[in-house]
Formats: sequence, C-alpha cells, structure tokens
Amino acid sequence: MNIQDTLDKAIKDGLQEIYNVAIENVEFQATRKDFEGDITVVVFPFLRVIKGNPVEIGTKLGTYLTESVPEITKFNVVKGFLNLVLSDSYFLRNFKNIYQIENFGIIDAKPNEKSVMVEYSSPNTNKPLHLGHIRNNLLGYSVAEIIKASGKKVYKTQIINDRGIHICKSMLAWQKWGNSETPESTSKKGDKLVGDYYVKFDQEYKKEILDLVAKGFTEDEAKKQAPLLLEAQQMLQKWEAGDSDVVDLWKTMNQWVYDGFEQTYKDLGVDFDKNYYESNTYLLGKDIVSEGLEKGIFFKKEDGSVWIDLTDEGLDEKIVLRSDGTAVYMTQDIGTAIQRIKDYPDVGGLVYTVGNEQDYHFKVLFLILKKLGFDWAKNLYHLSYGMVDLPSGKMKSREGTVVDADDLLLDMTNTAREISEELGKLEGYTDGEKEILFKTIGLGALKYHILKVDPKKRILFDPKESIDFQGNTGPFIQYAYARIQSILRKADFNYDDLSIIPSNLDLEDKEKSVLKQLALFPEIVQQAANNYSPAVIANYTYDLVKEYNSFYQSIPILAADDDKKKMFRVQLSKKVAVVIKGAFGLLGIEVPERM
RNA sequence: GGUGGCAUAGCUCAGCUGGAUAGAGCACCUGCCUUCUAAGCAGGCGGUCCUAGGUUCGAAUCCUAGUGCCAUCACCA
Repeated sequence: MNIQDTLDKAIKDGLQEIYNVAIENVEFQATRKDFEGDITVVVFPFLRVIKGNPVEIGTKLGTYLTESVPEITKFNVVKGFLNLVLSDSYFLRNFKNIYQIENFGIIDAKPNEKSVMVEYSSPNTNKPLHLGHIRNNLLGYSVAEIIKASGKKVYKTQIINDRGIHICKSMLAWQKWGNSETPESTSKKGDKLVGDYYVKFDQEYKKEILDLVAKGFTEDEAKKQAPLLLEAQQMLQKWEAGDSDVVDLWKTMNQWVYDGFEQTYKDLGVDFDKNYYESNTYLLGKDIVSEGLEKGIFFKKEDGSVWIDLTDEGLDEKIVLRSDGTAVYMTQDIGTAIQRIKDYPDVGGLVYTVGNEQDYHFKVLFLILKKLGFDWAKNLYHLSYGMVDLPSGKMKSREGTVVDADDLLLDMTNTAREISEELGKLEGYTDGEKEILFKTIGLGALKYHILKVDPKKRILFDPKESIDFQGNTGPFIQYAYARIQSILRKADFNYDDLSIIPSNLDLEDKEKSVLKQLALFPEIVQQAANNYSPAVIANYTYDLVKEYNSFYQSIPILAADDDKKKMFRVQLSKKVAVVIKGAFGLLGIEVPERM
C-alpha cells in the first residue's frame, strides 16, 4: 500500500473518530516548497460536513495522524492546508522499492489488453520531408513509445500517399525536363530530386496560366485549361488504367523517394512496423459504403453520389462516394481503418497523428465508423497537433519556403559540434565517437525543443534563432545523465547490491526532493499516455534533473564523509540516470556517457 | 457567416481532475570552477493569467458573452 492510500484510510478513520462523519474523498497535493512538509491534505472540502474553522480541524487531524501513522513525524497547518512531514525511514524504504524495479515506471504489455495502432508520418511521395513532418514523426513515435510503456502492445504504421495528381505532376515534369537524371547521376537524395521536379511543374504551370490570361482567359479558366495540368490529369488516368510506361515511371520515381525517406527516418530515429500504400488502399471502402447504403446509414442523391447526413451531430452532410462511383479520401480512410483491424485482429484502437487542419475530417470519419457499428470505433483518437509556422507564415513546399528536414538535422549536429569543441571535454574520444556524440546532442536538442510543447499548440520556428543548448533543453538533461555516468565510473564499490541499501540515515532536504520527484515517474507515464502527450514526459524529466542538479551541486556524493551516505547517494544518482534514460527513450532521445 | 483550437513575464513555454504568495528557461544584472564534468548551481529583475460577467469557502483552471490569431466548412487530400 502506498503512502497516499495509507493516509487516505487514516484520515477517514480519524474524521470518523473525531467528528463522527464519513468523508468520501480526501484531496492530497505535494507540499509547496515554501512550507515544511512532504504531502499536504486540503482541509477545505471537509467544511461541507464539519462545521468549524479549517485550522482547528487541520490541527486535530494532524495530531491524530501523527499518533496513528508511524510514517508521519510532524505536521503544521497553514490556513486550510495540513502539511505532513514524512520520516526518513519511510523515504528510504520507498527508495529501496524503487531501486529494485528494473524498468521502474515502465510496464510490460498486459496480455489481456487490446493493442493500439499508431499512425504517423504518412508523407506524399512528391517532395522531401520538412520541419512539419519532423514534428509529426517525433510526436507519433513518442506517443507510440509512451503507450507501449503504459502497458499496451503497439504497432507503428504509416499510410504513404503514393498516388494521385500531385505525384503525376512531378513525374510529368521529370519526363519533360529531367534529361534522364537519376539520384545516382546527380548525387542527390531521391526525394530531393523528385521534389525539385514538383517545384519545376508548378513554375511551368504558372507560366502557362499567365500566357492564357494574356490571351483573354479568366484566371479560373486558365488554371483548369493549362496544357500541363491536362497532361497530368491524362497521366493519372493512364496510371489508373495500368498503362505500363506510366506505372514503370511511377515505380522508379517512388523508389527514389523511398530511398531518400529511409535515410531521413534513420537519421531521425523513427521506425514503422507496417507500411500501407494508398495505391493499394484507395479503392477500399467502396463495399462498405454500399453496405452502409443498404442499412440506411448513407443516402444517395439524384446524381448518384453517396452522402452521410451528420446534421444531427451538429455537422454537415459529407460525401462518401462521387457520382461517378469513385472513392474520395473519406471512402479510403473508412476502408483502411477496417483493413487494419482485419490485418491485426488484436488491435482495439487506432491513433492518427495528423495536423489539426484535418480535425473536421477525423471527427466525421470517427462518427461514420461508429455509425457503421464497429466496436473498436470508440477507441479512435486523432492526435491533432498544431502547425509549425515560420515567422513568414506557413511553410509551402511549392514555393520553397520550407525548413528541410535533412538540412535541419545537419545544422543541429554542426551546432553541437561547435559547442562541444569549444568546451573541449572529449579528450580520448575518437573522431567516430565524437561524431556519434554530436549527433546525439544535436538531435536531442531538436527533439526536446519540439516535444516539450503541448502537441495541440502551434510552434513558431525561426530559422535565424538557433535552438538552445542551455536551460530547459535536451542537452541540459543529457548533461545531467553524463555527469552521473562519470560518478558511476568512479564509484569503485558494488552499489547494485540491494541488501546494502541503507535503512537508517538522516536525509538531506535535497535528497528527499530528488526522491519525491523520482517516485512520480510511473504516474507521469500513465498521465502522458492518457493525454497522448510527450510534453508531460519532457516536463517531468526537466523537473527531475533540476532537483538532481541542485542536489549534485551542494551535496558531496563520492566525497561523502560516511560510507552509508556515499552508498545511498550513488544509488540515488544511478536511479535518476536510469529514469532519465527511460524517459528520454520515450521521447526518442538518446543519452551520452560523456559530453 | 457556421464550427473547432489557441491566448499566462520582453521572448519560448509549464501550471494534472478548481486550492496556499501564478512557476521554469532564454535575455538582462550579481555571485560560485584548487573537491564528483560550470552545457551547471545560487540569487536579482520581470505578470491586467486577452476583456467583461457568472458559479464557489476558493478560478489562470469550470460556465456565458465578447475581442484577437489560426484552422476548417469542396464530387481536393
């Protein structure tokens, strides 16, 4: 039984005994730093059933608890707050429990629990990844890891948007102006090469529009009539008809892009258990729509298009099948969701990591799946996140105003290199070891910078202002880890022996603060999972490190004057390092042995 | 116009189901490297928690209305 449960019961008993009242709920909170105490009971809610002044009630209750609960050594009452001081032996016992648990805070998948599939990344194959994709990837990966750590089996997946008019645009441009360039012949990453032709298409297309407008067309007409666009549309029809030349080109260019993406994913440290391709799924869902039509969930308009009426839910009517019988995005998403559950029958819920511009789409999608009667439809979650904007506004691939993912990763590594070399603490490291370290630190700075922000908030990214390496940052936390490793390397005794964890020591306040923060980790993991929020993990880890650094600075560890103290402090340090590593693992950030 | 999201220090952000005097980091200022890594620590400066009402013992947090920014409302994805 943990201390809070013990206290909960004791307080209920106490109030029964003193005032003869039954209390349903006791409200606890961590005692604020400015007051003495470890855990605080809020007295105000008791006033509903006990008339009297809160200080008096608090005092009586405090006296009762001090006498009846051995872990409580003293108390004080400030206004309606009863601050309880816990004994050192309680803290040491608590620490011993924590120290024994190897993956403290992280729960193995429970066999009876349904799995969760997390979708993220899901790029188009006509342009390289940019900063917006980075946020998506980091969030999706991290949330997947967090859900896993909360005790569920997780599948990571993505759906690759590998077909459609936009893909044909870059294909067409390459055909016309590519001179048979390949990634090999140009030494360019495949996704970059294809992206260049997507931009090229747009430039030429705009020229054609201007020409047509000069000839007297309206702008709208010009946009629809431009020969390039017509040609791209033809190409799409050929693709859908299975024209072998078009399909071959499509396969070739997509493969270039996949090779490029694979490199970026590797650099970013994300992975997937299963990829879905739109070219395989875009026809899915049509049968479901027919079935739904029969059941009366959908209805058909005179022109043959199929809709769902969501006006009862406060939404509009939404199309699910075009009048010519072809699928829209929604049709496909319905089909893909069902396909995924078929492929992985143990999956009981899906998480979609997609920007908040698609909030409406997912609201509708989830409603439709619910109306279709799937029992897993109640476990669908749109992990909706805010856009990453530049000071100039939105990033636009076609206009070249994007922060390229590969460039940014390289920048971060370079900055880490500059700072590290200036500090010059890496004697004895080979060049290869150094490069790995610079990458770890640079990537840590970037990932932490993005993940510490609440997903639903938008991020303003100014490329001119570099990401910090000091203060509330990834490197700050990595640094704390590295310092602890240094201590552990120097500790020439067996601190892992459980039997030698001291049980009677006078603890310093700073030791207790670290311990209290450490003990929170399991509930933080659950909270992060419930809220789909890596930011919860990031903020927790930062607080832990702040507490630890304060301890580290003011209290001797290896130089402690007493062997038992030395033992405890090394053990405490080690466990902090383990939790840092575990927490950062949930964020997809690595930690260095030295820095 | 309808719907949804966001609004906290000069800047970037925390603030869990309502609880004490609203917290960090950056920037600026002051101290601390002859003891375990100073990417650190200790301290100072800095607030109309967008506005106005309401609920209550108590509101940055919940409700209503308004303001501002963003997104969305296609036989696009």
